[in-house]
Amino acid sequence: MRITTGYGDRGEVRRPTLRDVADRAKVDPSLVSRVVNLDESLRIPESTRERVLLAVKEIGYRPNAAARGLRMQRANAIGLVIPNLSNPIYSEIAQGAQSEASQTGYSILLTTDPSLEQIPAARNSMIGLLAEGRVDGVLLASGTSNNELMRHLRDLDRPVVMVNRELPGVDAAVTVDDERGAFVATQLLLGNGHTCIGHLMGPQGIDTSERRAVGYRKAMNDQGVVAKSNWIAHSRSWGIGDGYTATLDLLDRAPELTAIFVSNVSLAIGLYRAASERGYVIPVDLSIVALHNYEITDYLLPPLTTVSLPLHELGRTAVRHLISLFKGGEPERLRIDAEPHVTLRGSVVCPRES
Amino acid sequence: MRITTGYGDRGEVRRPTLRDVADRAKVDPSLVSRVVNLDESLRIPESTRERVLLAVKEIGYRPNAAARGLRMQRANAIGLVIPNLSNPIYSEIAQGAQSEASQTGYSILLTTDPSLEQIPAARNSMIGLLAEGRVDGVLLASGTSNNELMRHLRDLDRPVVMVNRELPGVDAAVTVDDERGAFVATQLLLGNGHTCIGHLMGPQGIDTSERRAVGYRKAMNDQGVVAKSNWIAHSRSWGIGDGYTATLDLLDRAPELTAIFVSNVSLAIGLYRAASERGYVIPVDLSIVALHNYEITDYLLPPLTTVSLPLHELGRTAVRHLISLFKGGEPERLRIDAEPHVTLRGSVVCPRES
DNA sequence: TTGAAAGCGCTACCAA
DNA sequence: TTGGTAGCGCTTTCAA
Repeated sequence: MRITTGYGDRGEVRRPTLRDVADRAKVDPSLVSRVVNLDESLRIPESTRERVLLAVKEIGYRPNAAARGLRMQRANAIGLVIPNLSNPIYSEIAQGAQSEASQTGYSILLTTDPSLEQIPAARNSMIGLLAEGRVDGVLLASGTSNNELMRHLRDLDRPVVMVNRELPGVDAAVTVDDERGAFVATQLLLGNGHTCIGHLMGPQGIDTSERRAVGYRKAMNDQGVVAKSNWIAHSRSWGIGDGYTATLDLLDRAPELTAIFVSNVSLAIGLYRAASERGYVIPVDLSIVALHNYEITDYLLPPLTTVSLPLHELGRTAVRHLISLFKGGEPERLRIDAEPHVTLRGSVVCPRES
Repeated sequence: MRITTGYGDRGEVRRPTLRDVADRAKVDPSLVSRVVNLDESLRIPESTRERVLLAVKEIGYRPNAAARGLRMQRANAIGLVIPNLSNPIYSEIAQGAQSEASQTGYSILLTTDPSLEQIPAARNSMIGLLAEGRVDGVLLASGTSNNELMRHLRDLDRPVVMVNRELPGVDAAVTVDDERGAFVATQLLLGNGHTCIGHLMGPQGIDTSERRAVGYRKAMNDQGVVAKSNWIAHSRSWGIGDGYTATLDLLDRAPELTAIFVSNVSLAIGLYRAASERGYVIPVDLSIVALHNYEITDYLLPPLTTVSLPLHELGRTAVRHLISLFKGGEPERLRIDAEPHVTLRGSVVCPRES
């Protein structure tokens, strides 16, 4: 059912308000407000409540976010900043966040973080949404450090939760156990008899990269294998091309490697090409394991063995923590402790006898 | 500079309001409003204007979206619905939309369209944002038809622009010239001497798929080549796995093919594996061209030749059209007519003499 | 030219 | 228990 304003041109419609519901149910607007907001302390005859809810349904009433936000001084919305749309891991995090948020009555507003490429656009993204009060707080899943963004966030003084990323100025963070994932991945290679295992790291100075490197080293040490420094290479960023470049460098510096643990799937895709150009055949000459798992891994030649982490749960927990901050809770650093999941595919074999 | 409420716990801050700016600049709030909104009909001494703008800057004032939205009965925000985060083409569309929107003072709110997987979540995404008035209209770039979503959109009676997709009930749409792209791609194969050229289509019933198929047929006809019906296969959806399955089927039905034009890159990735499993070597036995272009195409073995379309401009134009609808403009079907861009890589060679 | 004031839709307080 | 009402921050009309 629609309520048309008499003077609206082109059949324009006015969205139904609390008043419209109240009129229809023959009650006071404030009563309707309390019914739709499930006010516990409201004791009214069941019949009245039903009448109100019926009117809400018939009329198609949805509370106006602007009015509610103005009154309550909060938007009931959460911003989620991801670096780009091309990385499937953010899809999984975002879905986790979405499902938790919708259970709690919050909307998720997604923005990418283009600030690296174009500073002016950055202001129009999450900073703008925060400054205008469109979101109450922010989940920062952006993988690259970005001082300007951080400074703005600080100035705005709204709750921020880092998602799988720890940063000096922010006390609230949720992470998966990257170190454990890297440990398991490296162990897998060790278990196949490899000892000359390299590590293609993510960018230097990113804590995610570092945590994974720690897991790699720990697994090596546990087996009494010393990881030489030339067995490790940083990529410039997380892209495919960065993996390609870093791998060329790594293979030239460490021709003795028989296996490589790669910090993520995109880097591994670049690695595949670099290895092939250097004459390595995967997995015969070089076994590969990478972190995270998505569809394309099945379609690489050979299919890529992966170790994946609970990203859906990461998104859920991040939302929960942010909401607890809204309610005055203390910022914490939380870790999701689910065991990483290993998917064996064709990219790992035992080293050749030499 | 921050304004702290005396009684706020934990150093809570209140966001500055118009009033705060007015007090500081010693003018009336309404004057401030007119200054920040660039009211043309406002004739005041330059010094006053500067005083106001200075106060705005010093105090860090940003207008409150809720108050403004409530007053103006619009959110100054646009919803963009994309099917998922794993497809880079949406990244390009979204960036185009972002840059146009920020120039016009609109925010872009991005949501994925999970309705295919989980109907209940759909309500909490774009439909919810529209119903609550958080966005004034919607850009629908979702590739799959979704009747429930469309029905809701109709009921809410808010402007909707389809992005590279045409649907019976929606009059406003912006598309790129998929047909032309497909034509150019097919021509490229014909120009290399191929005649037995197959087409791996996208899902049946999706207009984007169909438009590309038209371009394919037209290019074939122009050369007097008759495309046999067994040279064409539909994929189930747009994913890598769908390309794999459809290709197996296609190659079994049409072993005479020496080239294939593929409807998008994901399908082509699946095709690469299927072809290899059937013993085809790309490009020697089979030349491949796909639509769209992104980083991974450079890293496939062999690198994939692509034809790409102006997606950035698509996003920009879609935003422009939606805003014109807000202002009472008539819905149109627009086509972006820029010439497709060909990137030659290793996946195309001349057919072998047989 | 400038300022005062009404009111957008909602919630929550307070009075009855 | 229920209903009236003030006011969130902003824009815009209207009066001075």
